[in-house]
Amino acid sequence: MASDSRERMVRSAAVLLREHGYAGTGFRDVIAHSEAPWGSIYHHFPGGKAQLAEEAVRYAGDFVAQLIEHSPPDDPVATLRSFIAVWRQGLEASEFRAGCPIVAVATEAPADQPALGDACAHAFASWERALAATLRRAGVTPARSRRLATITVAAIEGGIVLARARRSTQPLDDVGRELELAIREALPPG
Amino acid sequence: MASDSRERMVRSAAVLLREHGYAGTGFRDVIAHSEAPWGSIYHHFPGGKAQLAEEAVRYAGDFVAQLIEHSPPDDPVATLRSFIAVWRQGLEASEFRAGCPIVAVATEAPADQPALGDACAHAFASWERALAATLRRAGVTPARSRRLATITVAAIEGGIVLARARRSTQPLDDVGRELELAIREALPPG
DNA sequence: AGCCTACTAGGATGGGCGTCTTATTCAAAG
DNA sequence: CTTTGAATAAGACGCCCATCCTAGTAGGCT
Repeated sequence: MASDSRERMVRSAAVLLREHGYAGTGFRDVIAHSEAPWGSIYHHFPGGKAQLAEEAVRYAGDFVAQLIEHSPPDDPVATLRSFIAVWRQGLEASEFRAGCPIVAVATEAPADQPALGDACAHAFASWERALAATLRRAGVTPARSRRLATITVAAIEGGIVLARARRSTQPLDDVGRELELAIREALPPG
Repeated sequence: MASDSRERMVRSAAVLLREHGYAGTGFRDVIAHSEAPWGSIYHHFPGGKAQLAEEAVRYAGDFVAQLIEHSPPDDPVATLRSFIAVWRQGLEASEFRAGCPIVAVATEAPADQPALGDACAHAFASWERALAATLRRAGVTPARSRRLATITVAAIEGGIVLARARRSTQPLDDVGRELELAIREALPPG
């Protein structure tokens, strides 16, 4: 039977990446936070730190993708709101120290670790696909749905960065309001 | 007379922050890139690495703010386009390795260096102010101008992150297209 | 000329990091 | 009971980093 220490390490890595970034998250921190054993690091993650980060990115990416997919399937505005809400809660709960782990890895990933960047691209793409599907189901054309999904992800991720710097949710709230407007404009009348 | 090595260090730091982030940019890299003398580091920057990064953030922030302010004063769409163009050029010239130095610092800044976060917040705010002023001059209400300026900065910064991960300018292009639509919608008729 | 401040030199230092190694536990399969 | 291999233990190793240090140089001011 597989022990759960491996999964705890991945989860802890995701949590710590949010606050301290890729370079700022050491194995020692992950071990301390997950209460996992030192000796198992290279047993579970022979690829070292990059592999752990890659799995943390996948873990966080899937978590948010499922959040989007489990929203009301035909209400893009409600989906947007729950998408934003999860980030705002994370910001407030951490006093604006926790951002998005995927952004952290995407901006810090060493050039000699292309798999890390690919994992980030995949996570972002899965969110965009899920958001675009909701928009299409609500009657928005496919091309427009894709673009609206992209700006939604981009603006929210950027809004999180702004919110952390300003120590306020206002940028994220403003982003949400404008995104809502744009989505409503794109929906078919009625 | 002040040597120019100090300014070269700041400029090099800004360049290197774009590619390697805060933790990934060491003094050795800055010295090598700027061809500045080792011995002057703590003469010019007694606050150490954090001070150098802070000044690099200010330098980059002012650079972009002036770019915005020197755009056609009454054409928000043209301003948006030149704002995006500068980032897209940086992405393509670096083969998608260079992002925004301020985002790098904002996401990686250690919690015990609040001045770093403040410098980032100030830079973002200066861009938002300049963008909002252009929108107001074009007839958009003040409140809406402020929100549009915020989502513009947020979506472009997020679009840069997405573009780096995907190694394509498409996310940034899509963001620009949707922002342009939103701005046109907000402009008074005529 | 003499001085004084700004600047440069370049290595020492101490700490933190990712990584690797060897030895040990322990539960199940043969 | 024996064997096997996954999981854990604990630390050593070498690297790179920011920081600091004592000297030394250069150039404008009086």
